[in-house]
Amino acid sequence: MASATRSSSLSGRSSARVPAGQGSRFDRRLAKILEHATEVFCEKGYEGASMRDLSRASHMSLAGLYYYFDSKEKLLYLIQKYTFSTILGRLRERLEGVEDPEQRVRIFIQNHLEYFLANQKAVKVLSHEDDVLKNGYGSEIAAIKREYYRICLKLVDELKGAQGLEFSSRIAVLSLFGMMNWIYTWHNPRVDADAGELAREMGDIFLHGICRGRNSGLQTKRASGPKVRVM
Amino acid sequence: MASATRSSSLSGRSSARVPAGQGSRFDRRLAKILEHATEVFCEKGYEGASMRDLSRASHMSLAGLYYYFDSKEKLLYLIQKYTFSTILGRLRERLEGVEDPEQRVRIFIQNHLEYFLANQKAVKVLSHEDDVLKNGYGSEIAAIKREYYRICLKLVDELKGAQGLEFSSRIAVLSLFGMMNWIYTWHNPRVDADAGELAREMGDIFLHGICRGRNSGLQTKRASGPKVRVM
DNA sequence: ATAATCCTAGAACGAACGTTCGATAAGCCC
DNA sequence: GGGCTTATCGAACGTTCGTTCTAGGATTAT
Repeated sequence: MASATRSSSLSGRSSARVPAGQGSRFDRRLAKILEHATEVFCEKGYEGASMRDLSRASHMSLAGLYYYFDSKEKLLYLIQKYTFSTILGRLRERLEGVEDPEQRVRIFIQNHLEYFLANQKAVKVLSHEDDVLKNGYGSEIAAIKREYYRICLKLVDELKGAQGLEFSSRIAVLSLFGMMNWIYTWHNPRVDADAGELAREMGDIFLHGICRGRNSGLQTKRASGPKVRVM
Repeated sequence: MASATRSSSLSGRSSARVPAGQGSRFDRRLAKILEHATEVFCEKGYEGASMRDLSRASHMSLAGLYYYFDSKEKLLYLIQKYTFSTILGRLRERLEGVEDPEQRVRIFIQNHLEYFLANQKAVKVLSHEDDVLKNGYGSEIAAIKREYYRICLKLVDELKGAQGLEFSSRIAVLSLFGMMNWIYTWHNPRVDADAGELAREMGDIFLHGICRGRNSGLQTKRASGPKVRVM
C-alpha cells in the first residue's frame, strides 16, 4: 500500500541527488535496492531480469521488494530518472560562470564521459532500455532526455556562431552523442584511458571535425565521386 | 527434427547473400520468417518478443515455426549472422581496386551507413541485442564483429601512415562506430538526410577530426585546464 | 505494557513463457 | 494406391513470470 509514493527525495518531487547516505531509512533502503537492481538490469537487460533475480541480488524476499516500489516498470523509471537528473544537475553546476563557447562544449563532453565511466552500469541501463517505459513514465524520461539534448545543441550552436562555422548542428550533436554513448559497449577500464583523457580525445575529434581546417591535406567532399558506388 | 540444419544457404555454410527470391522453398520461407521476426525483435526487443508474437507476425502457428529453426536463440543468431555477413560482403566488394586511403575510409563509412539506413530494423537487432547470444552462437557473431572492426582499424591506420598523423586509432575507430551505430536511435527518414549525405557529413567530421588542422581557431588541449573540475 | 506502525517472508495467484507432441493434410516416387 | 517426405496445426507440457495475500516479527510511540 505504501510503496514509493511516500518517499521524500527519491521518488518524490525533489530531483536533488541522494548519495545513499542520507534521507529516511526508507530512502536509504530503496537506494540500495536501486543499486542492486541497476547491476542486474545491466547484466541481463530489463526484460531478461526477473523480480526473483532482483530479490536475490537485494538479499530480500520477492514480496519484500514490493514494499519499496509498486512495479518492475516503476523501478526502472526510478533508476533512469535518478541517473539522468544527476547528470543534468552536475552539468548545470559546471557550466555556471564559464563563458568561452569551446570551453563549454568541452565541459559538456567531460561531464558526460565522467559520469558515464563512473556509473557505467546505470548508464547502460539508461541507454539500452531506452524505449521500454510506457506512457507516463516513458514521456517523463523522454522529456529529460530532450532537455539534455537541447542544452548540447545550444552549446554547439553558440560555438558555431562565435566561430562563424557552417554545418548541421543536429547531425553534429547526434554524432557526438553517438561517440560518447557508444562507450558503454567497449570501454575496458584496464585497457582504456580514463574519462579526462577520453574527453580530451573525443573533444579533439569532434571540435576539429566541426571546424573545417583547410590545411589538413584532405580532399574534402569526394565521397560521392565516381569511385564510390551508391548501391 | 529437420530444423535449419538442412538449409543450403541461410543456415548452412554459404555466406553469400540470399535476397529472399532464390534458394529452395525452405530457404525462401525461412527468409520470410526472418524478416518478420526482425521486425518484431526490433519493436519489442529479443526478450520482450514472445514466440507467439513471432507466430502472429509470420502468419504461422506457434508449432509451425519450429519446423524452420530449433530455438528462439538460433533464430536471433540466423538474423544476426545473415545481416552481418551481408555488410561485410558488400564492403569487401567495394574496397576492391580502390587504393587511396582516404577514399577507402569514406567507402567504409558509406557502406556502413547505407546498409544501416536501408535495413534499419535488422541493424537495430544487431546492435541492440549484442550480448544475448550465449556460447557457440555468441562467439561466432563476436568473431565476425571483431573482423569487421579489424578492417576498419586497418583502413584508419593506413590513412594515418599515409598522412603521418598521430592519434589513438582504437579510440578514433570506436568513436566512428559510435557515431554511425547510434543512428538507429534517432534517424527519421522524413526529416534526416539520406545515407550518402550522412556519410559525407560524418566522414567530414571524422576525417577532419583525426587530421589535426592548425588554422581552425581552436585552443587545443585545454580541457583539463583550471576551469574544468575533475570530480 | 500495550497499541500502532514498519518491515519482511512464505505461499500462492493467474497469465505467459519456450518448447514438444501427435495428428493431419498435400505432394511426390514407385 | 501404398509409403515416403514435407509442411502445418491445435493442444498441451512444465516452468517461470510479475504480482498479491496473509500473517507475523521487529521497532517505536504512548
